[in-house]
Amino acid sequence: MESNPEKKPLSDIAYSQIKNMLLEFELHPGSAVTEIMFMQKFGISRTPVRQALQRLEQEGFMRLTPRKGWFVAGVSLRDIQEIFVVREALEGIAARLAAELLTQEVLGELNDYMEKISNQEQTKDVDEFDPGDILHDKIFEAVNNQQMNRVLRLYDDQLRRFHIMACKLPGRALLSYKEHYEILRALTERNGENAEKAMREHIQSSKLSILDAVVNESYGKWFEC
Amino acid sequence: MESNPEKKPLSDIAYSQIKNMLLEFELHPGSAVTEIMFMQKFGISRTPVRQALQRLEQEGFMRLTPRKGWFVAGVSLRDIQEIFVVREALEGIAARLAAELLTQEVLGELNDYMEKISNQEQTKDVDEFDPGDILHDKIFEAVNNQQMNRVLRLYDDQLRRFHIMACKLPGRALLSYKEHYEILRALTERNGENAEKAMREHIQSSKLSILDAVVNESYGKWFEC
DNA sequence: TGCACTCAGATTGTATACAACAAATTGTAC
DNA sequence: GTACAATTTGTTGTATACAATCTGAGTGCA
Repeated sequence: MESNPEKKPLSDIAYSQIKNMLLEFELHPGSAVTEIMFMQKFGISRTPVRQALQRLEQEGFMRLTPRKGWFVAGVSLRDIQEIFVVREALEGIAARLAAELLTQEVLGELNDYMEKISNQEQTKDVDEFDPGDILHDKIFEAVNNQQMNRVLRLYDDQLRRFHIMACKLPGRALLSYKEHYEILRALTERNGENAEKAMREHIQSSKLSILDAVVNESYGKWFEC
Repeated sequence: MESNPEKKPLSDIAYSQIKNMLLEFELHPGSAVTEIMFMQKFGISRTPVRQALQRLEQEGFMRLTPRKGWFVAGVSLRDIQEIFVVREALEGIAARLAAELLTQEVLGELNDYMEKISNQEQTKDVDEFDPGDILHDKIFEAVNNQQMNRVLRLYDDQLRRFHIMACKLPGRALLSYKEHYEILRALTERNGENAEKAMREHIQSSKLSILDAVVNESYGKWFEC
């Protein structure tokens, strides 16, 4: 375990490290791990390791079967479907609210950004992040709802474990662009109803892409059930 | 600590007990507690007590300031507002989905139940639970989304800590009945759009009641900020 | 061979001792 | 009396020892 100048609790460090390992595919869903393993790897005792694992268990990343052991949790297709229902609901209402809350200035920025992306369309490579990320970010920033953000953040991490790259399917980038364009247009018109509708369609569309990726692109091996 | 025939982990028992104390107002928001206190009260060691408290901390019921101590978390007005935005989104979409998923049989039951309530209207006392609870339950049962239920369950517990009785404000019972009637009508007509709309209005209405109760009925003392 | 049983190893569950730190208290000088 | 430093007390943070339980291999017996 590297330096610890700010005296953060060891359990927090262990938590971050293990979560990183999860997000980086260093720990594969379904595989078994032991507390002793992390204890030795990090050079700390079992107590903070256990704390970290228990926290991750509550967040759905690990599973513990009593007196047997720890396992890296997978995500079932059902989980994905359920998560996307929640995302659709929350991001939809966020868009509706943002239509009233976004400042004219930010809307300007977003439109400029969108236009710039549009011009690059032909030449740009698709390896960058989904250009719509910034739109989502600005929406959540405007809505400023911590409870909502907490839920969505968790799901983002869960999904990121499996397919950051779902947006890289053929044709997905362009489609995604169009969807974001629709959202931004509704926002610019301050039309909350349409913003919510467009956002929901966008979420549903990305759900389809991800499910596609899951079943076709052999991500299947990481999934439960 | 009473009997433990099923060998449930002590930490689980501690968790349930402490959470009960929270929901029963035995532990007041803002007050300080110590691990030793629960350790002695339950006759167990610090380890499972700590686990329980850490779990409750993650769920937002307790707060820990490092090297200082544990405090019972309050809920700020902002928290309530935020929670209700999430509830509105989730329960709304649940209603929309339920319009397709509810069986004709359950819809029949609900309509019968609603009618029965309606006839009792004059004589019944309002001390029972919100009659709409069963409607919500049936909706969630039909939607059958564990992720969604997890989030809503948590918020229910959080809010229950403060005002089970918010629905008992003058006039609230009748209003609530009418709102539920609208929801059920839309569901019966299999009109998801209207069901979502009616549910949202219902949630907003109950939010207002609760905020009213909070600021007027001297619940204020338990709130932060 | 097949089956039940025992026992050793591994892993989590719990208890407890000690370390690190914060706050309160006390003692002292002025 | 007040200000300030030293000490004492109380609390959480971490380490570690032991208990409880599960797993699986090996053994004995039919």
